[in-house]
Amino acid sequence: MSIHSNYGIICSLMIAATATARRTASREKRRHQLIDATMKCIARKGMGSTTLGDVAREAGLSQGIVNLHFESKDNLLKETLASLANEYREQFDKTLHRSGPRPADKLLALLELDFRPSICDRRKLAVWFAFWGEVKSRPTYRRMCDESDRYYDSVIEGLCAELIAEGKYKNIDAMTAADALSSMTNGLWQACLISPQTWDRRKATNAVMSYLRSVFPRHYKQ
Amino acid sequence: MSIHSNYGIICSLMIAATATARRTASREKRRHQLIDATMKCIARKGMGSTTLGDVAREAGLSQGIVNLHFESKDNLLKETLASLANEYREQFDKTLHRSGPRPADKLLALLELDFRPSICDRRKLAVWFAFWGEVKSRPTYRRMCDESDRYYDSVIEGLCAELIAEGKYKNIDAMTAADALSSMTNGLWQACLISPQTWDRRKATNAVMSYLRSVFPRHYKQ
DNA sequence: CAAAAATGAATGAGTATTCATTCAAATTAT
DNA sequence: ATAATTTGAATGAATACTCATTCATTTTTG
Repeated sequence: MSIHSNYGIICSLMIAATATARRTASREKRRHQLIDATMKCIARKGMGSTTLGDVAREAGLSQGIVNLHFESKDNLLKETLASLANEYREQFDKTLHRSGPRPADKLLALLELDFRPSICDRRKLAVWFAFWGEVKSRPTYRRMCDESDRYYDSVIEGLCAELIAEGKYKNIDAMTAADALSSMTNGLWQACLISPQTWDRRKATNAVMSYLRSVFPRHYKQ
Repeated sequence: MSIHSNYGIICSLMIAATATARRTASREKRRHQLIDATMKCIARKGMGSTTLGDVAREAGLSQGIVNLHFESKDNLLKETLASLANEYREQFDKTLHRSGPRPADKLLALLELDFRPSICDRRKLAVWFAFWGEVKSRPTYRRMCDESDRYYDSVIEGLCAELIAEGKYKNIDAMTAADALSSMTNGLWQACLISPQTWDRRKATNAVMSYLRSVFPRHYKQ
């Protein structure tokens, strides 16, 4: 995303400035460009009907370009999922480390992150769901998603455990609370994807907050 | 493959069932059979790689059979989603009307329904997610899912409203509670699909119950 | 110039759809 | 009842088309 908009800007600047647009880009740039095009195509046409021709056209490049940089369509898709997952993880970790210092603030920041425009965006959600829809038949996708999920769950669970200790909450254990929060996020993304007229980021945030308030009332007031 | 092996299979099924071997079945029976085969194929191979040949083979019938009964692959998929949605709705309505009489019992029954084996089954979840994964690019799928969701949400919200009135709960409104519950269910299905080793139906039910207990403590004890 | 990057036409495997034909079952006639 | 006729479900080979992949050629870079 940022990479791509930057790329576009840089390109136009170069064209304007030097009148010699680079026709060849570094390997990493091209790969990002192609992955970005792939996501756009998946969001617009669906994973099953996205062809390598579509991706190349979306990227403004030629037919054979994907095989040149990714060897196969299968590989392109795997790398696309990896890129999507990486991007989320970077934001997650950045949020985790920059927020705080209290666990209540960290937890809140992480949950709010999930409904920030850069993440809770229908185009991007469509891509996530496209991959989740293939999870049963593609063990690799499942493994990749599972691995990330476990990491996030463990962080959330740790934060919940701290809140429970701090607030001396009874009747709730950290794992259950973390499970509920993580699954609520996923379910709310689904709602944003399927019912955009009924759901928006604010409403989704509300639903999560209501859970936080009722389970950790001493940390999240009102 | 040949007429004879198909004939043999169908014969034995029919003989067992009706004692009258038939090579031809009623239109509705065949359609159901084909939809069932479609779901099996989607769960096993994914939506994108499921071919009409796969479906026909899975059903033990011949190549052209799907177009004969459904005109097109597109139509077969739409009808498959419709069938899946219908099946859920029937169970939902049955549960709604048979449980009770108190709203707390009805709500609990509806939430437990979502994690009963017949519904929270990885094969079936895979099919749901396959369709959700195409929602952005297929307006029809989106509309179908959206329509159902609204109905379920409205029922759940009604029940929450009754609980809130009965229990004089403050700090929670029916819509927020219903939103949280519905989205949690969807998120938990995702967890069951992606992390079957970590998640099972019992754990998922737990997560939902924890929310119920913390939001409606006077109705769901302990 | 050599190496790397990119092109885009050609290939061929695969697949949705069509349709002439077969055949079991139901209907009608004898 | 038996035979003749009609029906329409089912088949599966043939068709037309799409698309991933390859590669000879061209363009760009250093």
